Amino acid sequence: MAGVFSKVYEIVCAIPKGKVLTYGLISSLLEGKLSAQGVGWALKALPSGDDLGTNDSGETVHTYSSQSVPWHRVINSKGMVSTNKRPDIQKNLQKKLLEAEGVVFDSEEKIDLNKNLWLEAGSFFTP
DNA sequence: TCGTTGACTATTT
DNA sequence: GAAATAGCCAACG
Repeated sequence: MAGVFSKVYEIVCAIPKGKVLTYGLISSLLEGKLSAQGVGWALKALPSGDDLGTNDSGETVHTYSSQSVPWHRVINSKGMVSTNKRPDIQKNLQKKLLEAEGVVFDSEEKIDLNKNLWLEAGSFFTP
């Protein structure tokens, strides 16, 4: 199992409602364990959503999915949703989910990082 | 095993 | 300021 991936999911799951994190920030929280590109990979590797439960060995495992992981709260450094380059994902979905949590988009569909960035992430994940 | 690719970022033109 | 370049790391063929 990809431990670093689970770490990414752990962080993403801990993002409070109405807050967002950037790939680079998550990479910083991992302290070199994974690069920003690796964070993107971790989110890309998320199952569609119904892959919860057990593995082949029959043991219950924490399988993260797009339902249990708020992937929509992860954006790039420019404050824009990164689903533009992924046609298989509806970009309106991410915007809709974020707006439902109180995240404000500007006219260019960008997020105000100064207001919505999760600033407490560093202190929360630093032992 | 090697080479390519990507939901990225930071630096340089 | 926008566009190209380099560094990054895990998955896939």
